[in-house]
Amino acid sequence: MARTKGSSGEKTLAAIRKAGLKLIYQHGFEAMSLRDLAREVGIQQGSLYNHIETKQALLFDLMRTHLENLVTELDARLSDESDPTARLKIFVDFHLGYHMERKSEVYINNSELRSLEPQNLVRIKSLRKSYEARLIGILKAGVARKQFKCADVSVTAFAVIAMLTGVCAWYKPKGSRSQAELVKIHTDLVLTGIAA
Amino acid sequence: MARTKGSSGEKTLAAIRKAGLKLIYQHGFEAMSLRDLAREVGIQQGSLYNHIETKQALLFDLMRTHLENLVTELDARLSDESDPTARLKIFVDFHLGYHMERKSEVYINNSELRSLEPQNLVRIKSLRKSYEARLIGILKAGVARKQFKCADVSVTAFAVIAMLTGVCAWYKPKGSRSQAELVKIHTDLVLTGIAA
Amino acid sequence: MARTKGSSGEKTLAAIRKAGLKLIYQHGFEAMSLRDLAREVGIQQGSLYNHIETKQALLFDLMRTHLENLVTELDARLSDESDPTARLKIFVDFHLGYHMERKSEVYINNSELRSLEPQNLVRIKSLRKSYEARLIGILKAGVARKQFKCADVSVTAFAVIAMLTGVCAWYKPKGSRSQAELVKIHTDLVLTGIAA
Amino acid sequence: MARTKGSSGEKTLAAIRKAGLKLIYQHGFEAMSLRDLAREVGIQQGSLYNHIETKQALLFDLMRTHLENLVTELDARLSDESDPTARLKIFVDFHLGYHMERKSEVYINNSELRSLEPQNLVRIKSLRKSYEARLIGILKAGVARKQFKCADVSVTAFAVIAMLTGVCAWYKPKGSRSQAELVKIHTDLVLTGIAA
DNA sequence: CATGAATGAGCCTTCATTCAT
DNA sequence: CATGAATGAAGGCTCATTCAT
Repeated sequence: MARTKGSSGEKTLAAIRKAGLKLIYQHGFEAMSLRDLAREVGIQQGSLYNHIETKQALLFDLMRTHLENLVTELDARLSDESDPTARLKIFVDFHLGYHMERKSEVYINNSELRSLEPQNLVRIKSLRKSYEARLIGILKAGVARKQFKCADVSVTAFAVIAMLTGVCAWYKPKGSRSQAELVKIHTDLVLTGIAA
Repeated sequence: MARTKGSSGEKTLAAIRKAGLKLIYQHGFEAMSLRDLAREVGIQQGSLYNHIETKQALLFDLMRTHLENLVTELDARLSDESDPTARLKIFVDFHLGYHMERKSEVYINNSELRSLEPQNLVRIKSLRKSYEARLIGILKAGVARKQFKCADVSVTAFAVIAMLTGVCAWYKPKGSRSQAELVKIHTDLVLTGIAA
Repeated sequence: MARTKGSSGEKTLAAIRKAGLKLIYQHGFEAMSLRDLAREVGIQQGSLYNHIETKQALLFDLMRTHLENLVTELDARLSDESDPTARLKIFVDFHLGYHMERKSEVYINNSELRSLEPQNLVRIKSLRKSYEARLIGILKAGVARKQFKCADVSVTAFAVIAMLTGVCAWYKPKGSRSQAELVKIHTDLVLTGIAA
Repeated sequence: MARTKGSSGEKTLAAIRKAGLKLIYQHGFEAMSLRDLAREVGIQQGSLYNHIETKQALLFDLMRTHLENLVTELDARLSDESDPTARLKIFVDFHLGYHMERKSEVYINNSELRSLEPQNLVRIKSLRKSYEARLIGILKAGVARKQFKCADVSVTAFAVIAMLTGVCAWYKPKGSRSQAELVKIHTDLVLTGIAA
């Protein structure tokens, strides 16, 4: 009989991905050694290669998975709404919530682009673009319906994403501001900033 | 070999700092080797140590110098103005202009905090805080005079800085938007976002 | 490359220890490079670290092992005899014989104390002391039974050990004096020197 | 006018020799860096070369000077006495006293033979031999006059020197045994050991 | 004489990766 | 699948020595 689903191999891979996320977040990709990764997982260094192809492939996989999930989830949230202002609120709410709960993934996706090999970089940049395109689309629709006023929708979209993502750099679950408060503050900032 | 004709300590140190800035920006601190750095400067690897104490000390020095200059320059720009709205415009203008012309320094100061040794990290964080304090002060004064409306001046300050600094990640001197246009767009975004 | 055919951890470690003994004896610990050590063993420099923790740990291990064996062997030789004079003869015979056949170990244990890190030094000194304690015990017993006359048993013990160990500095298996002759000469010197 | 005797240059050289003695004693010749030496003397590294030729030349000079003084002083002490037993007492007394006050020199002369370049080693060994020859001569004369009984005068001479020199390894000026006591103990040990 | 900037070889150690077992 | 021993390149840093200033 063949290996069953959820076999030891799959569990090990999941453990490797989890440990990789943690260690890259803590030390950076270059500074994370596979020695450390193997120790964290509780296996020998050589055994890693039964589950990953190379260190670079692990990085790419972590980044790609995060971005794919991000786009998929966003689309699910937006699917029932067509009004630009409502869609923008959903975007801000979703972006903040999703990123605040995934600080490691976000950090890696923002800081380790430089560690990607050229062809992996191309693929990741394309995924990022498709996420940004959602926000640009929302802004364009809002401007068309005279709900928003934007000098340049692309520039504004980048500014908004930078601002929202910036929160993750300092947000702590047990800090003085709750996630809900932060969502409100930033939703206001964005909506006021581009109010028609 | 001894000192080569015309060599001089100060010139060499300046060359090391310049090359360090470039290489850390390109590859990251961990990934920059002193072999590469020496080659870029045109000296032997060991000769670096006539000018820097360690690789870590070089990183710290580059970050510290940038932050100190940043604060000094900002204070000079603000010194003649007391109106909060005018001061905020100066801040946005200065921050964008200064950062766009120093992409390497900015990138390093944002990405390589994790590469700092604990006691160096403390000192850099304190310098960053003193820069942020300028913006927080401006916002507070503006709120007091009912020029601005902010749910939380600290959170707003971080959001503004994140947004403005984000521009540096994609701005290119020869891109489709001039620096002046970007300053205008972002000044509007900020002022509208916190308009009373 | 992976493990080469027929390679085995234990064999490699033994080869490293043997080569280490030889090279430290020839050049001193500081002057022995791990490059040389690896070349002597026939592996890559980095492969050493599959078997030793650090260069320092290798030194400590070589010294500790020698001293532990020394004490164990001596105790075995002395175990059947209780008369002080007979025990002293056994000591001289054993010390000379054991040391003459292990010139490298002896040399290292005497010359490289200064290369030990503080906490390793403490442990080695304690092992040395436990060996010296055997001779001091013999002398004390002999003095108690009026077989020996010693102004100071500790000082005498150190003097005897220094004298005997000194032989190793010049003894050569094929020299003009056989090991047996040297044992006789020194046994006489010692016994006469402390005769009651 | 020319540089006067006791000029700054000579003082610096003396300081270098003194610091060299101290640092080689503390860390060993290989482990002593010229950086450390220069710092100890209070000059720059490069300036050392105005006073010494090379690191090796400094080592050789320190060893040679010590051995030459040793022989000269011993001869002075022995010059008025012709009786072998009295001469042997003088030897033991002188050897212990001179060595106890020059622990650094003694240590270096015994431990750093291996650091000498071949032709320097030859010269140092020859100086050592001429010192040992004094003791061998005394023993031979004593045997001829039936004052001593030695199976082998050379072996005995080495044993005696090893024993006496060994004291320096543990003697401390403020320890529990005074220098005078140690001289007495060892003189007795030697004289009894070879008593006719 | 002293300085300090340079050399080039060398140091111990860690790295990602491979593969016989 | 896991292990552990191996590879070869590279890492940051120190060394004794030289010589223009």
